[in-house]
Amino acid sequence: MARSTTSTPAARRSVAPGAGAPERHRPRARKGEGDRLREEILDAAEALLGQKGNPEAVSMRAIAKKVGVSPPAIYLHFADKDELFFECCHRRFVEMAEHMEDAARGQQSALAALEMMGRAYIEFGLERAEQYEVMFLHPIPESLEGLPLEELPGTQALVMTADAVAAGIASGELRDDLDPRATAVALWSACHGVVMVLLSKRRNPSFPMPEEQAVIDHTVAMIRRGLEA
Amino acid sequence: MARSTTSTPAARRSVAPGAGAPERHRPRARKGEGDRLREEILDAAEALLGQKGNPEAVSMRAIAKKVGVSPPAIYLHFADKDELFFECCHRRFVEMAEHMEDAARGQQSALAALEMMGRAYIEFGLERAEQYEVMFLHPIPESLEGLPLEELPGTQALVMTADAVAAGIASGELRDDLDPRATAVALWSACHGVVMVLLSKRRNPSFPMPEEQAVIDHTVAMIRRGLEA
DNA sequence: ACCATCAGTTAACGACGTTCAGTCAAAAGG
DNA sequence: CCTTTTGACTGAACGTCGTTAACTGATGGT
Repeated sequence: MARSTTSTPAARRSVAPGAGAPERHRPRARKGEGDRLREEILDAAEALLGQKGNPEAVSMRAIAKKVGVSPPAIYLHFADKDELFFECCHRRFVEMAEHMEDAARGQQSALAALEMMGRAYIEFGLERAEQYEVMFLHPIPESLEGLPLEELPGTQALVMTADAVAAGIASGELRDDLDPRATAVALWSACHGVVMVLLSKRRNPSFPMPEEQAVIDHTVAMIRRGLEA
Repeated sequence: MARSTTSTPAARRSVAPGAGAPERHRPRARKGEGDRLREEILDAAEALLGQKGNPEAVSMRAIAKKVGVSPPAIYLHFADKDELFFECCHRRFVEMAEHMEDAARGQQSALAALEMMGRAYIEFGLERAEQYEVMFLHPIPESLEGLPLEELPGTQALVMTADAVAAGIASGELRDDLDPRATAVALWSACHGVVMVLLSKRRNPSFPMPEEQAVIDHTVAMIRRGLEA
């Protein structure tokens, strides 16, 4: 019983719970421009993720409704929900590596550069909390198994850190008994821990904890002293 | 979302429909012993969580089937799924604080005690990975809002750490410009980061990374040097 | 023998991710 | 201009999920 064939005016559905801005009757894309919908889906997913906080609270149906399209249309552009949200978050997350590079640029010592990189990492993670959690808490989706790992911002950050550590060791600024790769992972995990702990405090405000900035500063200072020669 | 939360084909392939060991005809409990089912539900949830890896992949129906009871029976003992899994994980997790205390006991220096506590924390988190993630990655369920935070193992570990730091400062073993509370959170978040990073490596094995033990050792050594006077 | 209560059950609701078989207009071919 | 192809999308449905409402039948006190 297709309601579209009837002459009744488009049924104005009251905004159901969950999704906002129905954006009814999106004009169908021209023949070559199928990829326009893809971007619109990513935008809608991002907006809803920002509202709800985590992907499990955002349904494919809500995304479809926000775009003004039927749910199956999404599957013309993404293999499944995991892939959609991975791509959605990856898109905003690629800036992280360059954000770190910007922070490190112009520092005259390797230690200072590492500190700025760490601070930039933490700042970015807290700012893009939803994307951060999708990128680091979920396994990378099976449908993207062939994807090149070295393009992921996480890998880039790790490589940048390892390089900076190696440079610091070479210049005598850092202790020479450090293994650059293991040290880079140790530094990364310390920053990751700060981001996660502060996010969990935000999620769970009754947990008693010092100010965010105090935690960050203490971590940075502690690590700095732990590295220098 | 995370692993096999949805009804994707591969997830259900293993056993016929649902979970294993239907446990046919569970005898109905006598009049006073209603709480026996409660324990059986927790046991079943724990076992299935161990198999599947995360709560979203374990359905209430599967738990009920494993116990040999109908799904709604669970709601006579738990408000909802979140509460069930929180309690399920909390049950195994309360040992953490005493595990840390055991590790610290007998150490003659505050620094050594802190190191052993950190190592014990990381070891415990890696061993009880599923419980760890439920305790620290999910908000505490609304139905348990009145619960005393100071009984949570996370809080206990934090307090223990802060005490050890304060003791170390008092004895002159640690730098005296440290704030015990902020330092304790910094230490906690460093350990948390190591656990999370290593777990994410397990979940995503293609990510290139040094040996687990090397990461742990580098982190511990770095922090140790960062703290001492 | 009665009957309240405990310890469950059956059936159903609405939402979810996803699939399959169409539909319908724009482009290509004649 | 008319047909055919095809790319972009829709409608209906499947099976699963967490959860609720309404009911049932054994247990134990009186």
